Amino acid sequence: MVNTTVSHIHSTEQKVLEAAKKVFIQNGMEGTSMQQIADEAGINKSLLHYYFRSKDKLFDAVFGYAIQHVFPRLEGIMNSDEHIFVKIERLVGEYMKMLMENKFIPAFVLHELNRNPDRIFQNFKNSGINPGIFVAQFVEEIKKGNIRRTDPRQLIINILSLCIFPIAARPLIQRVFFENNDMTYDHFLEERKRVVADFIIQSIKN
Amino acid sequence: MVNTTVSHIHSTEQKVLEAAKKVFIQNGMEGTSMQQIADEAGINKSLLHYYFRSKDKLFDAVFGYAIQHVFPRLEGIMNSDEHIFVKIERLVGEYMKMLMENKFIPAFVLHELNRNPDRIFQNFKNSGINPGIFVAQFVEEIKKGNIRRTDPRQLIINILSLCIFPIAARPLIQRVFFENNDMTYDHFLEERKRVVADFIIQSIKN
DNA sequence: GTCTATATTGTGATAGAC
DNA sequence: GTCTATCACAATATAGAC
Repeated sequence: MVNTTVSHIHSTEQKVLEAAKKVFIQNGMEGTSMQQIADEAGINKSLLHYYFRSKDKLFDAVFGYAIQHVFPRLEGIMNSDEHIFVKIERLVGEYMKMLMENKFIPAFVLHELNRNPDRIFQNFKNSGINPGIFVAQFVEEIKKGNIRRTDPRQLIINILSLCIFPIAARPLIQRVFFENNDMTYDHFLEERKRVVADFIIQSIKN
Repeated sequence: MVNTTVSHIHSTEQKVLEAAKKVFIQNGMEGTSMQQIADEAGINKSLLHYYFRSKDKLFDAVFGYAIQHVFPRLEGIMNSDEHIFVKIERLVGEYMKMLMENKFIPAFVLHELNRNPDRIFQNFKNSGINPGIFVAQFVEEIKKGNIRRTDPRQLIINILSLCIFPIAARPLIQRVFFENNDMTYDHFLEERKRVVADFIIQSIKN
């Protein structure tokens, strides 16, 4: 859909978008002013309106980007011919990696989701993310007797929960349990990739 | 600490606080105006400042209340003399019940946590919530050989993740998987109490 | 305690010069 | 394309009448 092949070209429009991503995702729609974005981009306020008519439209552009990171397209891993348990391990690892690299996105999406559900649902549908692929593949494995009969929705929610929450609540967890040390918590999350994968696999094993 | 015994008396101050809770928790600090709160309380804007000097102070009062619902005090259940597995089942059930009754609080707290971590951490410390009690009890059970050797931090994060995320992401999950039907999703969450408890117990069983 | 009126600053957005 | 200047309005907060 969107042309990402030229995203490295730092045209003014790109500078605006990058600045908007940074500020919106950290502070939310209402917590962000056009002035902040302009400052971050090192340009004038009016230029924001020149490229993206309104704050709303600029926000939508940012949100479309963010939602891809919270509900990523998993086709690549899911459609490989590896064993289901290997897939889950890779899936959890890749997903947590992505979230760790975009640590403000989970709480941002959850917040905007609660403030404006319909807008966000629309955005989700437009993103091309399709849980049906995962569900179908999962049901197939159940039929083959490879895994225990389980509600795929519970499974999906479990995976998302275990991966997303530790990032969304990071600022508090890190302070409570890890003396607010970034490296220590990063290391803990690295270990956690295996913990979560094992946890999930154990729960669907026959 | 806080006198909650008179919270049913609908003095103007209480009306203000109730209105502020409702509006702040749904829309966040920056997404809320003093006018909205005044309208919700059915009074004048100036009265908000009369009772709570500033928007900041009013927000702190609301946040102190909210954080108790996301990181509740579990002493009651933890200090009973029931079996550890029964405790976990009760704990998960009670916790999810509380979250379901306060469905906007999780995303609210996570958002504010990321916007202003230090302020929120301070608020957390003042709340009297103490994860040490749970950890100590858990370590004791490991020593007694009742459960598998596990990092208690991973366990706590697992429990919080599995309980909080389905509420925080409810507006999207409900639309994607449950045709946006409140009753259907409530029913799913009721079932989920057992799913989560079993999931947790299975993961620490020897 | 509760109101009206107002001060002050910040907001999104547009017009128009260059 | 990029800037300055400005509009119309909303924000938090305070002063003062009752």
